[in-house]
Amino acid sequence: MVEGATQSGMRANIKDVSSAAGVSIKTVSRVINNERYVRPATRARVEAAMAALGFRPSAAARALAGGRAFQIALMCSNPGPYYLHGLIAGLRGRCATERVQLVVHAYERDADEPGADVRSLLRQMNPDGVVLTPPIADDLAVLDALERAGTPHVRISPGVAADRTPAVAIDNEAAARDMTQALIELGHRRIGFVVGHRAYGVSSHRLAGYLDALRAAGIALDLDLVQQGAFDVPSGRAAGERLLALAEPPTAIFASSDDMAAGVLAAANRAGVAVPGRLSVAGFDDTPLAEALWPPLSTVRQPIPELAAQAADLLFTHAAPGLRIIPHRLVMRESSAACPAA
Amino acid sequence: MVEGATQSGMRANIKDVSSAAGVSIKTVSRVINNERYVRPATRARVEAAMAALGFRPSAAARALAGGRAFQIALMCSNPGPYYLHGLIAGLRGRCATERVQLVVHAYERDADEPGADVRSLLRQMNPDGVVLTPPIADDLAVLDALERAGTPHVRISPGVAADRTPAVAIDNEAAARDMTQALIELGHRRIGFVVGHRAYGVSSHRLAGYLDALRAAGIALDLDLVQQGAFDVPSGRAAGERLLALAEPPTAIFASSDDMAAGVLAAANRAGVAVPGRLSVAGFDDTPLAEALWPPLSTVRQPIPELAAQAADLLFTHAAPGLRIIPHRLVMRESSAACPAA
DNA sequence: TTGAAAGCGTTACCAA
DNA sequence: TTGGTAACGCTTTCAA
Repeated sequence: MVEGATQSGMRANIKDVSSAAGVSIKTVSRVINNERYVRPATRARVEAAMAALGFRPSAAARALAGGRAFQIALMCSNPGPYYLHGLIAGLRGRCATERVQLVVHAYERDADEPGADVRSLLRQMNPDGVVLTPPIADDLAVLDALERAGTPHVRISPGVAADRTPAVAIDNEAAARDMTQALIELGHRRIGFVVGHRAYGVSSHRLAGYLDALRAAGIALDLDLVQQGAFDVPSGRAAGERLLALAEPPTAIFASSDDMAAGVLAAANRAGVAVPGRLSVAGFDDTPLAEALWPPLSTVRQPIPELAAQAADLLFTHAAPGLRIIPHRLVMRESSAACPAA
Repeated sequence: MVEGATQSGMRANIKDVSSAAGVSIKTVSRVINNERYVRPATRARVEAAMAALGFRPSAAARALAGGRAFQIALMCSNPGPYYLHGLIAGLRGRCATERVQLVVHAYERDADEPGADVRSLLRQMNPDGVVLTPPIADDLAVLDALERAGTPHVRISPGVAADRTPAVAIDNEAAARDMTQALIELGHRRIGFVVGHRAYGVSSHRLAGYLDALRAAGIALDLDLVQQGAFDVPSGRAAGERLLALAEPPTAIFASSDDMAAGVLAAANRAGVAVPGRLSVAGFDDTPLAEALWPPLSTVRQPIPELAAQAADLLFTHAAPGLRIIPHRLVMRESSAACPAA
């Protein structure tokens, strides 16, 4: 029994299958990869042998020989729960049909040079595709490396050079403008704004939309009403506390992410400010939070799973560069409908 | 220039490095793997060559030759946002220090045989370790396969055979008992319970804790108060609606996950039932929801990131089988403190 | 439609 | 402390 390892313990390999089926290993390979030019009868015989031996081709060997990793990488940094979940949910369907695994690489956003870490990973694993989220989506060195390596890549919510690669996003500026305008139409004049993390392009896009809507409505800008956040609950809470402590506090606060909006609600709760009643709160993102919260939160709905699914599609179809805009929509709720200032 | 590919485009390989450094490839391999028996001077020379060439060892080749994949797999099914996020957050630190990537495999819980999918993946990628979450954590066929392959694996919240592998969990039964008892001490007598997804062992553990506390308090069991859920918001909402529609509705509802609790809140909101006031709501899990929700939700705090971090530790230290209990704690809030029935 | 043999880029065994 | 050289399990090129 020098032959293969048809016995119990060891994994069967392609050679075991080939001898069991009485064909060459190349033919087995053809069956594995669903190539043409295999007689149905031969194919059936090979498949039977594979099943009998419980054979699964080694991903490592295929990767080495074939140059395909059978994996794509999702690069993200400190993602919030709903964001991360939405991304993975949006990607997994396509990954399954393409028979590719998903490697989630959470790089350290505040590292010296986050791009270096990501580039290093890319050279080692040489993935079949990469999905980039902010802020690494805007790292030119990473994009260069990907291009040189010929690795397909897609960016979600790019902040710069949107035409350089395939990309998907909502129109963040328009979305923030819409929400701000909706709050204004409800009668609000003093609207606080919580800015997202500095490293993200979308943060300034959203701020721009807010400023734009104020300007259009002829409302003078009060910079005290604009507070820095970092896309997470604690920073939103801190920003909310600063806003509520103002001599003339806002009647509405628009936090440019739902996590920050949740923080604002917590701050209001803590300060004994009634929501709704004395304060309206609006957020930004696609989370069940808005659904679950009571009082409800108005929110800009950004369908992350759809963005991710579209990104997967662009990746596997080797789509042309260019930004695809996914529609957003406003979800206005009672908290804003009952304007404290009105 | 037959030699290697020191030129621009192509990736440098171990051979390029060895000739650049004037050593054998085996020595380069030693440096890569941080083995002993390399003179510091030699090591330095090799490292310089690697840096100059921008060399990164191919993960595929290392995997094939070395039998290590440099990846671990996280197996989970339809995880909620906070759960998924907590798992990944808890695992990533250790993955980074161990220089291992994380493959997230979301299998289909309701597939014909979810275990088959998972087993197939395992044979193909042959990971260095596997973290299993319910319900696949209780799939004996998967555990057998893992054992045969000699792949280290850790289970989170196992439902059966807890001593068979290294595992981590909170004491779900005790936790549910504690929460139920706390509600009883607040004066509640009619306490609704929303059961988790059927396929999860923890669902029955939590139900057992609830029943236990009722029995200890001498409260007769009313099965109308026990409603099936599925660990998500919609099912919680539906269960909440059924409970609130009872002729004699409960004064408190303990949903055995926070997502379901959020659904209960939504149901109460919809039905015009004041929380707190006419209803207290308690949940189960570690989410900022409890923090953000207003009215606040009492909750059993299950620190998922800590469970995951502990799991990673067990994985990489090849720990002995056995269940490690992580302490839970109750977070009681106003909604329960103000007992409607009192 | 099938097969033989040459890689792919490492690690591992055994010598030196 | 170092270096040959055979695996590792597959894909691919070229013949047949």
